[in-house]
Parts: sequence; C-alpha cells; structure tokens
Amino acid sequence: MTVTYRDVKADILAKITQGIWPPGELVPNETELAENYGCARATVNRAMRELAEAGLIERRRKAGTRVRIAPIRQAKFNIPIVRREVESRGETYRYALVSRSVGPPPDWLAARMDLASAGKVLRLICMHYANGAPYQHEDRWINLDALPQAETADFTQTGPNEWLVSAIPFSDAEISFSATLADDTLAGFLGGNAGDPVFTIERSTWWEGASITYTRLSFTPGHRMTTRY
Amino acid sequence: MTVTYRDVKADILAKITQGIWPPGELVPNETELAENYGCARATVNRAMRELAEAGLIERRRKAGTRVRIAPIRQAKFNIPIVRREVESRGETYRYALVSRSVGPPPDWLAARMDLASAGKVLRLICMHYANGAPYQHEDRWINLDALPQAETADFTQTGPNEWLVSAIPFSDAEISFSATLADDTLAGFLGGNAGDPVFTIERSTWWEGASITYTRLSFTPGHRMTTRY
DNA sequence: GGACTCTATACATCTAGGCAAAAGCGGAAT
DNA sequence: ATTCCGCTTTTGCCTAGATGTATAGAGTCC
Repeated sequence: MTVTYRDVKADILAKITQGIWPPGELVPNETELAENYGCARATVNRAMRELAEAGLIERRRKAGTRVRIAPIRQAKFNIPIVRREVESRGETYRYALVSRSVGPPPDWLAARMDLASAGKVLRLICMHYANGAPYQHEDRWINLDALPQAETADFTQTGPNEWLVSAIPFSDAEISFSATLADDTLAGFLGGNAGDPVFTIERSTWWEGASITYTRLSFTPGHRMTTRY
Repeated sequence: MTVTYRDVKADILAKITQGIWPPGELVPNETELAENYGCARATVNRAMRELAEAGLIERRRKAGTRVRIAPIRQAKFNIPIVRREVESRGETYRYALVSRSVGPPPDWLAARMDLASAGKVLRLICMHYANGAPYQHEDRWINLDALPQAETADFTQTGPNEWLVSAIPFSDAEISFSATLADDTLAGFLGGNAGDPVFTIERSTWWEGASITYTRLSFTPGHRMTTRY
C-alpha cells in the first residue's frame, strides 16, 4: 500500500493536535519527512501545502515550516442563489417582483458604486419565499450603463440574481454582513414588526473594473448563517 | 520560459470570464490541454484542481470537466482572536473581565453543549475595547469537566479566547452569525440603547468529541463583517 | 423495457528527479 | 560596527511516466 498525501496530512495533523509538535515548533523539512513516510517529496509537499492553506502551519523558504502559534481560523460560507438555498433544504421556493423602476442613481448609490450621477440605474425590489413564508427581501440596483440589456430583461418570473449569473457569469464581489432594524415597510414584507433585528447582507459586484450591481438582502428575523470550520 | 500552473489557471479563467467557454461547456481534457499549453499534465491538473476548489468548474471522472452553470460563490472570513483583529487595524486594544462564576450549566446550555446537568461550567463575561470605545461583548461558558485547568486560570489580564488557543490549539468549531436585539444590560456595555440591532456570533467548540466551550459575541451597533470573494 | 455487467475514459494521485526562487546567515568590505 | 554580497538551505514548482479509481455509456441478459 502506497502512502497517500491524505495519510501524510492526517498524520501531521494528528501530531499537531496531540501536541507532539506544539505551536511554534519547527517541523522536519520535506526531504526528511518524505524519507520517514517512505514517499516522494511531492506527496509531502501537497500535504503540507494544504495544511498551510488551512492555516495550521506556516511555511517559509529557507526558514522551514513551523506550527502556527495562533492558528488562522477561517470560516467558509457558500453563497448560493436564493432559490437553490431554499430548495436544497427541501422547501418549495417562490419568487415575486414587488417593484421595478428606472432612473438616475441616488447620491449614496452613485458614490458607493462609483457611478456618474447622470447615469441610469434599474432598481428592483423582490421577495423570496420558502414554503410560502417570507424568507428574504431583496433590494437590487443594476447599473444600466454597464449592463444595458438588463433594462429589457423580464424579472417577473425569475430573480435578478439568476439572470445576472447567466449574463456575467464570473465577477469580483464584496460582501458584508451586518445587523439592522426593520422599518415598517420591511417588516411588512418579512412578516414581522418594525424594530425587529434583521440579518442583512450587502453585496457589490464588479466586472472588468466596472460596477455592475449593488444589492441588499434582508432575512426574516431569527435567520442565522451557520458553518463548521 | 516554462508554463506555470498559474499561467494555465489564469488562461482558463480568462476563457471562462470572457465567455469563450460558456457555463455548462465541456472543457478539453487534461491531456489535450497539456499539449496545447506545452506543459505536463500535472501542471494542468493543479490549475484545474484549484479552479474546481474555487467553485468555477466541476470535475467528474470519466464525465470530464465542465464550467459550472451557477458558480459556487464562497465567502471566506478569517476569524482572528479579538486582540489581533483590533490591533491589525492599528487601534489599541483593551480587555476587561466583567464577571466570573462557577456552577452547574443552565438547561439550555447543557442541551446545546451536550453536558451532564450535574457538571460544572465556568462562565465569564468580558468586554473588549478598541481605542477606548466598546467593541465586543463576550459571554463565554467553559466546560470544566473537559477542561478543569480553566478553573484556576487567570482571566483578569487576558481573555479566555487567548487562553483557550494555547490550551487546546486545534479543535472543531461551529460558528453562526445572526442579528439580535440589545437588552438594557448589553446596551449598557456596548454604549448603545436597548433595542439596538446587534451583530452576534455564536461559536461552539469541540475537541476529540467533547464539548469545550460555547461563546456568544456581541458587537457594537453598526458593526459589519466584510470580505471580497 | 428494465436491470445488470463490462469497459474505456477522464480524473486522482504517486514516483523520482531537477531547476527556480526566496531568504537566513556568515564573511567581506567599508 | 555596519552594510552588503554571496552561499546554501528549504520550499515552490515543473517534467515525464505510471498506476489507481470512479463512472458514463454501451452492451447483455432476463
């Protein structure tokens, strides 16, 4: 049986968690480990590279590899499109377009998206339901100067998110999470009361340097985003 | 000049973002790409593997590699210990222990952490300040049956988080984000008003199957967690 | 028609070797 | 004493070849 990079990775991990290689400790170099494990250096390299990516060890040329004093913990969240998120929990998804308008961007948006104030933006307000109950409120702004075809797209049946991923499949994005208060309008949509705490996601998207869209997603009170790490 | 896996990765990425290989498209197989790029198959493999990890393409044995219809977007957050988080922004950090008590776990905690109700837990309430202003309120519970040395540790100078990473450096954790309301007490600590929306992180930690600690972190109103992805 | 098996294919990974690039460290020059 | 340069170590990456393994799809049997 040959030694796989998974074996090596698991063994190194065990040595670290069991305290055999305490934080700060210098790990043997790749050549040495390869001999110990009886495998090629590339195998050890892959194991170590993945551990470094995971934030458990720190590698520097010449200086060697050492166990991190304070491991970098990173939480990874998958951000699927809403429909998938709902359906993957086995719930039925429903979408509704609340309003649609075209006009010049308000100042705060022009600043945020770096738009000409003379430009045109499309604003959509949408609701996403899971099993008939409100799930997410979406306030979306699309830069029509960068994406003119959005003006004629039909958003009454499918949400702008799904349309956007097909129009510009891959883009840069900035996402931020915060807690806000529901006002009367939002509370009405989400089925709560004004003053409810609302988990909010804001996302800005660029493509080839141009700002495409800004969206603000509000979840029903009590919503939580969870992950293991 | 040899072709690196970065070159290959960048080129494939470009082909995808520019729509030359549209979503759903079957990508040439590794052997073919290696010939085209004039490099080894391992090089193409590494490039493709990373793109697959990033969620842009989907690889299946025998079926080949295709561009994802809906790319999996994943947001990655680094979760540093509070002190580092504050100091990395160039602000001065201050810590204060508000209260400390030992006793049996309340029912909700025993259920959540899977503790014997006869057990003992240490409860700490702490505040973290940035530049003198409140930054984070920490409500922490530590399972003394699993970690008896926590009872004699001194938490008046450094926070339990820093103590814990040195005591059990690497562990499994579940983290969840939500929005809650500040009550009078919390608002007092955070310098806001009752009814303020509060960004809340809850984290449970296990080590070798045993529940170690549960903590609830509340941030000052207006706090946001941001990342690019 | 449906369930099963079989096989060729495409990804997954390992080996062994070599060159490249960063970066500690010591010695030389100022 | 200090700065700078080059040596050498260690990780980073590539090559070329081979084997392992999951599986789509064809073929077979009921």
